[in-house]
Amino acid sequence: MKPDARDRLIEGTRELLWERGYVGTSPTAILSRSGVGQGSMYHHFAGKPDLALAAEQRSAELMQQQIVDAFAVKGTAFERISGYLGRERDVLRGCSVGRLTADPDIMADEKLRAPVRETFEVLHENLRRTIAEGVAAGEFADDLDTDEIASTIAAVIQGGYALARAAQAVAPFDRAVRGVLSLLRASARP
Amino acid sequence: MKPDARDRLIEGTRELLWERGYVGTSPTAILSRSGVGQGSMYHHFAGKPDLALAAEQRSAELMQQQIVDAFAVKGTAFERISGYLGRERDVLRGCSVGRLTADPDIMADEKLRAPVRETFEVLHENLRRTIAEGVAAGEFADDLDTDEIASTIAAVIQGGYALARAAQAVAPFDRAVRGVLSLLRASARP
DNA sequence: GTCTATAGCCCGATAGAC
DNA sequence: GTCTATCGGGCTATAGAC
Repeated sequence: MKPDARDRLIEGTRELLWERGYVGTSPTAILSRSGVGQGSMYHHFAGKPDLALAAEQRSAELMQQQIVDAFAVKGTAFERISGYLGRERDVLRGCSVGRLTADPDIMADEKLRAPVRETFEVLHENLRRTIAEGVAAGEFADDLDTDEIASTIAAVIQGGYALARAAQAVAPFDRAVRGVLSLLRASARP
Repeated sequence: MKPDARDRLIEGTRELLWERGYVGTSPTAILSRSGVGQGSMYHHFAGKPDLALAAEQRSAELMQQQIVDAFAVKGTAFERISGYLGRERDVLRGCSVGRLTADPDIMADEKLRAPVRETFEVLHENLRRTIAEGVAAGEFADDLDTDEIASTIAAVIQGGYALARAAQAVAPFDRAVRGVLSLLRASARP
């Protein structure tokens, strides 16, 4: 079954937002990538912001599902966190949701920002809960602030992408992840 | 003394690149912000990429100077690192250099990417050296990988900006910074 | 050095046929 | 639902006067 025009438009917009952001994505480019005609696009969507919102929502949904799945596995808290950090990623491509934080037109609009905000909230809550479980199990130091460490880990991922892109190499991302995991593991020593 | 047209053009471009990135910044907007005429712009610069390069170089120079200054102060390694992380920042505005990593047109061009790459190299080296000094002084665990921790700290800063923008609040940045500092301090315990 | 005028193109969106 | 034609405007850049 060939995906329908509406679906192809969302997927094409999603890819372009990921690569080039909102200002860098034109309806013409979306049509070209989706293989859909102009009339079709304005039939299914009111315009560029409407299409961008649908694409964002799909990216957010996919990302949130990956997060929930990654933290639902069996294992210690450390294993689940390191499993999420080490899961397969196209590091130089970066994060389809995190990319949008660089776009002022998206950040300035409550509706367009909502999927980004919600996705980071889901990530934060999964990290925080897992860290709390690790503290309860004696894996981590019991004086850890779970909200702080959750934010630290989320920041390492997003910032790791930035370092990797600046270097055009995956190594800085991998180093940043190994570094935070080594600090987290060491916190249990006393 | 009124700054000359060339200087005002660079500063206007620098601000716009910071706020809106390369694709989001038009020569027209640069003229409007700089209060300079069109003929003047094309007299001083070959075009948009040339002007962007000059603006990037100024941002990189300012950032590198701030980094060098912040790590040149007296104090323990931990104090210098926490001093750099806690220095005054306009968190929601983000990093004038790190912002550029989101721009594919800049990342794809070796010349335009160079100032970004070099600035992160300077930050990494200052962090790495300071961490090594802290390990030598017994402040930090002696099994820390200094390159990894340096990348982790740099990533926390850049990623912290992304989290803050997604939430339109400074709190996630501050939490991420406090978290990584608490892990770093705890590493000395054994 | 700085000005105004203009080129040629692509932008986001609409109209109306089929 | 999808097509083609077209709009008004902003884009990056050049021309040529002063």
